[in-house]
Amino acid sequence: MSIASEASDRLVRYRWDVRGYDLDITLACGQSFRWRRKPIDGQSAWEGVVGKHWVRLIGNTEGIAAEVVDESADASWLETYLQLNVDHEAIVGSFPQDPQLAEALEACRGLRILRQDPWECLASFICSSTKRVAQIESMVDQMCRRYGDQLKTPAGVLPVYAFPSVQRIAGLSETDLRECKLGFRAPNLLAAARWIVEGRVSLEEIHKLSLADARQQLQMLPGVGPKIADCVLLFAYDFPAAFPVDVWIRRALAQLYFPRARKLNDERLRKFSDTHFGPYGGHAQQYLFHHFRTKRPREGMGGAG
DNA sequence: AGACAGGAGCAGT
DNA sequence: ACTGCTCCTGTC
Repeated sequence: MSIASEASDRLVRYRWDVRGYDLDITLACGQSFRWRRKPIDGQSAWEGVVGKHWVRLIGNTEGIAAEVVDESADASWLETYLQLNVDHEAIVGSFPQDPQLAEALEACRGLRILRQDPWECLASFICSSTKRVAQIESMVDQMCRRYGDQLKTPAGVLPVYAFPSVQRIAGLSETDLRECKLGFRAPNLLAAARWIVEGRVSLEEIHKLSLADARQQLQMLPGVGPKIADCVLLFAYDFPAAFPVDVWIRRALAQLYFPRARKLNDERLRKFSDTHFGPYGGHAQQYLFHHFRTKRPREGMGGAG
């Protein structure tokens, strides 16, 4: 449930009584690239863009408050994005009794999986290859500034821009994208956008497919392999079993679950997720990923191979 | 200042 | 099926 109240310049406020939702972890863990931390008197506040909307989010122990510029007073798009209606306890309750996962759940309490726009998510993760989160944010920001529609912001807030549509990106040149510092990712993103515009891959059809078929469809796109496909399926579609295997989760699983294994291929790790973590393996992945990546650097790195 | 970050794709085996 | 290299750019 949300409570909306309208202020002067169409600044609409919402509030949700949701407990145990940590915006700091959720918005900064590398699943989304459009949020900036803007602390307001000690509270955790974030400004970002969701679809065609500038959004400010403020989180505290009472719940989440949102400010948007909108005349419709309908916030279902934001509730979907934040996944406020998912039964998070049921997801956590579906996990196996497992000390390694329990430690990650404890350390990353309040981490949630968002539901993003498929095109923006796909394009962002095509850009993610061999990049840190801050650099991906920079590339995405430059594309939005140059090629995205300007959005309404409240008085005193600098202009923000929507993520450019797939048609807009498809109409650019490789040089345009290289100017956004995409590097070797530029031709991949351009080709992927053109394939989608031509209908060779349909982002609208993905949700109707099985996980295996959805993976196969996305991996047809240039620059999309197993890891990026699973990121998109987990963060933008309803495939909570999608399990992105990147270098961090590879290290985490190797150390925590296969300390004696000589070789581990990614396919084996995805199968392990299915049998061990179950239908919400992707959620378990985010906890393990974030915990392993943010804990004391010495531990878990290097050492025994 | 040169290694590093770290996914996809491909050639070579 | 696996190994090793290349693709750009920013950071440390």
